[in-house]
Amino acid sequence: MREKPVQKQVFSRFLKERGQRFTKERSAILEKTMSRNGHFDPETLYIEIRKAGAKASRASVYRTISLLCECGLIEQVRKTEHGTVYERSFGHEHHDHMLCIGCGSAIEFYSDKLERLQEDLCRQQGFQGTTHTLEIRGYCRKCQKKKKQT
Amino acid sequence: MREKPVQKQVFSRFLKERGQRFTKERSAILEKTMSRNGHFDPETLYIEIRKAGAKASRASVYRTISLLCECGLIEQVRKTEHGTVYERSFGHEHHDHMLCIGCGSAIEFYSDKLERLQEDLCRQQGFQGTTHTLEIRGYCRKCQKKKKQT
DNA sequence: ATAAATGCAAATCGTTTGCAACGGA
DNA sequence: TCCGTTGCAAACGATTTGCATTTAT
Repeated sequence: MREKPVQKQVFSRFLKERGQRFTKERSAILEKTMSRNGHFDPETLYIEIRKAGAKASRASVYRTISLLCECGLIEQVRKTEHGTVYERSFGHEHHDHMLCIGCGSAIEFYSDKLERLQEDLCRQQGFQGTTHTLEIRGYCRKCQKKKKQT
Repeated sequence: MREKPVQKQVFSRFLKERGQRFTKERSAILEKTMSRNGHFDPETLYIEIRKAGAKASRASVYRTISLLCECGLIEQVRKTEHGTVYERSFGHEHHDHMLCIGCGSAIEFYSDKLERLQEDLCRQQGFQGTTHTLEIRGYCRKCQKKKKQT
């Protein structure tokens, strides 16, 4: 089963349109970015790229992340004390997060009810909502068990 | 109508318990913090304090903000590219935010329906939620009008 | 008197940028 | 060849910290 180079096409097309180049560094960064399913931050990505033997400087990682955001392949999730967290964007599906305080893992979820409720709330306040972020913090199943054992 | 020194009592009691001191710098910072109704960041607070003629260094502002968070008088709202945003905490009332992209103003709101829906969603995922943050971005009434005029 | 708090300036940390060398088109 | 891109190191902005001095208790 060969890897699908959809994102590569998207990215290189995006670059070409702006008269920019699809270099091997950008390719390597894109690849690592897309191979991750969860969330990531620039530093971690950089380290993984180095481990994988590819060459790309921190500067290029940061610069490429900006580009990937602009072309919509990844999105900024939030800023933490350790840096900015990004995630691969899956089409146009919006989703929210449950974030485990214990192990840092993230559960993605989507609720139509939630979306509609928010529209109602905006209407009530005369606010024209365009996007939102909901983050629920707490304990995932695993970490709940760990707590009980203690 | 005299100012109510409730927070001063809370803070000085908190400090005393930990063998720490209620200095004039801390008092000045607390006061400015509590006089603000909306959101604020350390730098803005620092500048306002200086304007008001009180003396307190940036370092003290940061150190005091930490203390105020620990004792629960203020809370961290979010991190932005320009710094961390805090807000005075009003008792234990939880609320969420609508944030205007146009003018930066924030609307606070609370919805019981929303709280209950989140509990449901957590239950569905086997997640034990403890806190959450919901931020809806868009345009406030004023900025909607401005957009139309253009 | 004593230990804690202050202000300053230097240090950190994540991120950005200027610039000379490099490399796709 | 002609620009865009790279890596490096220096520059940045927000926040923290070491230290000598000041101050609350």
